[in-house]
Amino acid sequence: MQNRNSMNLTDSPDPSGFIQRANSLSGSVYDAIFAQLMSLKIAPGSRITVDNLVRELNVSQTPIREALGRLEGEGLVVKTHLIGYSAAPQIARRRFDELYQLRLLLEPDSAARAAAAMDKEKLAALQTAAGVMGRREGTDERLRYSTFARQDALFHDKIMEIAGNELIRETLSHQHTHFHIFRLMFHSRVTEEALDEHEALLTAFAAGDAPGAERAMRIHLERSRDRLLPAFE
Amino acid sequence: MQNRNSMNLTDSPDPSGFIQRANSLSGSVYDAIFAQLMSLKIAPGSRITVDNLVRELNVSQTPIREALGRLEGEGLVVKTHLIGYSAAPQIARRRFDELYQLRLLLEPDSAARAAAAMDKEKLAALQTAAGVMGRREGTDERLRYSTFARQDALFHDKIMEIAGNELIRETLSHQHTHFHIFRLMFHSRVTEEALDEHEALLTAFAAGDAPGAERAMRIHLERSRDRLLPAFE
DNA sequence: CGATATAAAATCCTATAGGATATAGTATTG
DNA sequence: CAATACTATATCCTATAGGATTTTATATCG
Repeated sequence: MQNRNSMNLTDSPDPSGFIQRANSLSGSVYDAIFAQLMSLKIAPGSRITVDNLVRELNVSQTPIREALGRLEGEGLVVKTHLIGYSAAPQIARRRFDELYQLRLLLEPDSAARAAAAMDKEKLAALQTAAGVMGRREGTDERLRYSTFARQDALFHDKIMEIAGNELIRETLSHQHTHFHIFRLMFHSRVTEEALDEHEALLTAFAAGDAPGAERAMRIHLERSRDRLLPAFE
Repeated sequence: MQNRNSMNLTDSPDPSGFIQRANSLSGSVYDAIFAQLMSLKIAPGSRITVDNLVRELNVSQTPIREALGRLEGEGLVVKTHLIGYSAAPQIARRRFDELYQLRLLLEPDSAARAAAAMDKEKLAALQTAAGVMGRREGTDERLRYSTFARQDALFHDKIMEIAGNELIRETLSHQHTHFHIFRLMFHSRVTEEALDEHEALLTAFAAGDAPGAERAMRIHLERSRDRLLPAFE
């Protein structure tokens, strides 16, 4: 490997006191491909050729294949023997419906748990996360929605974190990755409705109102689904 | 590659009429490692060395690294830079609790959906799956429980299939992989209780009784959890 | 001009090699 | 004898190479 990039070694120990390990090439390649998938530079369903990545990233085939294997395990790319890798296809209507059914089973219950576990600090963090979404910066519509979608995901993820079940949080976070790509392709106007729905959630959380939080989350998800459904027509 | 194994090419087209592709080496390596994880030949947390697999499977490093990358993406192995791969650790009490919380959110609702969608053919398939579990063959206690656990998983998976949300089915199936390893390590007597609980489910399904199926599933999961909890003491 | 055949180019897939790092074993010191 | 230093071995990681397969471009035929 002729690449002379500086090592990613930092002297700052992580919280446990250990020295942080340098990143592997395959890890960095994974990050690069992941970012390209998230930004639609690699479009859903499109071919991902190893040799192109060799040229583009200036590393050998080996870490690339390893990173693609990992992305395959995560469902973000698809591999066909002798043909190669391609980005996972865009989610179809059926998967969209299934996703919202899953979310409607998991997120209202988690919102109720979050409300029950709420304290001042957590509430402040949620309010900050929600407040950031109201800011409209930049003129590029798509970029603004992209930012909005990312912040929306962070807001929801924070709720899941407060609810306290890491497995559910990870499950939804993983699904969010796929969903994010979908949203980017079919961006729509940032709407005041979502923000209002988030406010209703925050109100329930502030009151420690578990049933209210559950109801508000359910309504939010149902409306979010209905806002996005036109993408399939 | 000096391996002269015959190609896994079959002339029988799949249902769609396409000719089936030969398996890749990396795919076969994936299957082999997966099987070793599932059978505890590779114990949770233990090292997985590429060079050992090279010798054991008689293939080069490349497909092995690719397969391990995929297993990493699925969470079944863990990679540490410069140290290598190891099997994912055994699930801890906390993850166990989280898993049952997830199951209790998803499976009763799915049982109700399955009951609503029930017909004679599906019911017969479920009865077959449940009936197989009552058979006790062999003298090796651990193997018998292993078989029981696998059949139990198939029974639950069938219910999820009938319920009709493939995303939920996949999510639970993926969690089942981790759970299976746990169960194998902490096997307990096959108990009549689980079978009785399955019977209660079948009764509700036969009656197309969605609320009853939901209740029966909830009770079954709670008792299953309580049967397994001693493993953490 | 469309269909078919052939050739060329691109890509896939795997093996091999070698330097870097971690681990295990052995020797030395106090 | 425990701690430290040194050496040897094993393993990790990545680059490179080459054969096999697929895709693309070109030529030929009817």
